Amino acid sequence: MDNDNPPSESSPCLVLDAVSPAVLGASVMDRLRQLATQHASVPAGTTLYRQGEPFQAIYAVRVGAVKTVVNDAAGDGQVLSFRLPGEFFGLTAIHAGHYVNTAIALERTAVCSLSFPALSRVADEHPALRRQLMRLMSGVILNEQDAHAALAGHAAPARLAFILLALRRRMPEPEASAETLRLPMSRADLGQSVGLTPETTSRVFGQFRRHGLIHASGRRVRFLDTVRLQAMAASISPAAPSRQVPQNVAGTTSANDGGRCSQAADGGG
Amino acid sequence: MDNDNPPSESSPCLVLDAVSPAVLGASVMDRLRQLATQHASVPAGTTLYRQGEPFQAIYAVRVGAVKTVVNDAAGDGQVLSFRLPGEFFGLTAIHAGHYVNTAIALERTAVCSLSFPALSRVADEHPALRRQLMRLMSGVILNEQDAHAALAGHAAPARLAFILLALRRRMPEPEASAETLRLPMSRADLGQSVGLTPETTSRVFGQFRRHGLIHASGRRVRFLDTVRLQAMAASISPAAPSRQVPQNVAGTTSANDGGRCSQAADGGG
DNA sequence: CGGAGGCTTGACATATATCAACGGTAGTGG
DNA sequence: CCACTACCGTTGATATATGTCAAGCCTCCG
Repeated sequence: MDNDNPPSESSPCLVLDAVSPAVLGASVMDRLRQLATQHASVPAGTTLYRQGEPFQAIYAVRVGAVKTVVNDAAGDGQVLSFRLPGEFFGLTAIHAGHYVNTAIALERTAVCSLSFPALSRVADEHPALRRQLMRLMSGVILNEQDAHAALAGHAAPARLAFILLALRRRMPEPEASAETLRLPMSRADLGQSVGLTPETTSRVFGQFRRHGLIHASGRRVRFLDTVRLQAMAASISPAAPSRQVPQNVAGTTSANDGGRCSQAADGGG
Repeated sequence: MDNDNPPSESSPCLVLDAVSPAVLGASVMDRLRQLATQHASVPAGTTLYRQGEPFQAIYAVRVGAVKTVVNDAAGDGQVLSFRLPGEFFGLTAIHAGHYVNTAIALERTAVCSLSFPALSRVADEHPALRRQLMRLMSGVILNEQDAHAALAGHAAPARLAFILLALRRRMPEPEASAETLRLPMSRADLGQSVGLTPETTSRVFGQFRRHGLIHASGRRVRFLDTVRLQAMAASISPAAPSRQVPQNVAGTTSANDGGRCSQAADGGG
């Protein structure tokens, strides 16, 4: 593993700092550093692991972004999720014993891997690390659950609002702030992750623009009216309590241009 | 109240047997039995825990069935997932510290609860239990991922086929067999879990009937052409070693790798 | 026997996918 | 540095699937 250009790596695996600031002791951190393998940064499109390969390590994003996809029966890939700096992926392989999806870098990306057997041994000795791992996995389930709710219960605008807000929340600075977000993925990938075609995705972007919710040019997004966006995405229980914003459904949208902009049809019945 | 006929409760918490047949030693099993609280069976509609309540225990279904729902901003509930006998729920609360969805019994149901602090203590002493728990959680993520793929990438018939096959696979006998399945939930709930209205759900059922895929009367389903159903649901790609998975759409994935067996799952806790 | 809710079906509205074309942008190579 | 080429994003016209509204029947339960 050659070293390309370490951005700001105080720790061997930036991720570990995020996961366990002071929760884990110094000794645990040392052990983790030892078993963490830093991989050289790879260009966009690189496959990190492939569906079906034997499981041996879990991964974390250091810089860049990764998408996980499953190979549809047809051969098309269905985008499942995105992993941003500080987030783990490959966890589903724990159960299956092999990777059940394929991880692909969306841009120039550096990841680190943690040998799972080795990690388990360290965890055997450190209760705090165990707890951390369980919390981690629980959090992944939580995210998936939110996505499920967004997908199952809502129309295109709500879905897009959801994924945009989720990405902004999860993306670290400086790629994201309260007002802006730089998307690491194409419109096609973004939309497909929430079950939309590229065309629909683009059209909804246009809607958002016209309604003054965002200003988007290319992969640069500026949030102009977060409150209304959140109202559209509503239903999603944010994993972050601090982020929780009252359901102030400012939904008094101008019901005009064929647009149902505020709360869309709820699957309801 | 507890006049429920014990199906085969050799263990206080049937679930534990399923989770850990021989993997865990007898001593661990004893510890688990001690900390498991068996709850009396409750009628349909009973709320097991509510979104927002403080987290203290994870649950498992002994008999009956449970749905997890999130309260939409509007107040409507969005059905997230179903829990069948032997499956756990409430796991998402580990991360959040409080329950992030509400669990409701779909029919007369008996559950048991495991105090999470107590469980953690036992796990601290038994590596095998720890592994089992991680596998469990990984399996939950896996199930959610499958659901995500089904929801995001496919039309109504595929979604319904997916959920029907998933339920048949996960439902223990005698409620399910290779050919039959007794659904514990209404059409409305079934459909909503995969983002469909009751009307659409009903129509697709009709389609399936007309095409000779199933015979459904009320909540009783008989599978007449599992192969074609699997073909429709395809999206759930069984992990194949090579990337060239796509066989034919006829779902000849057959018995071996056709489905992921994740034993106990929770999507939403 | 009566009422309530669940299921089904029909007619209609509309959101979204599909097909198609075009313009912009960025990366590539001259 | 410029031109070229892909790809990405956008937009339009059209088809289709699914949600919505509405009504009726059946089943289960009281």
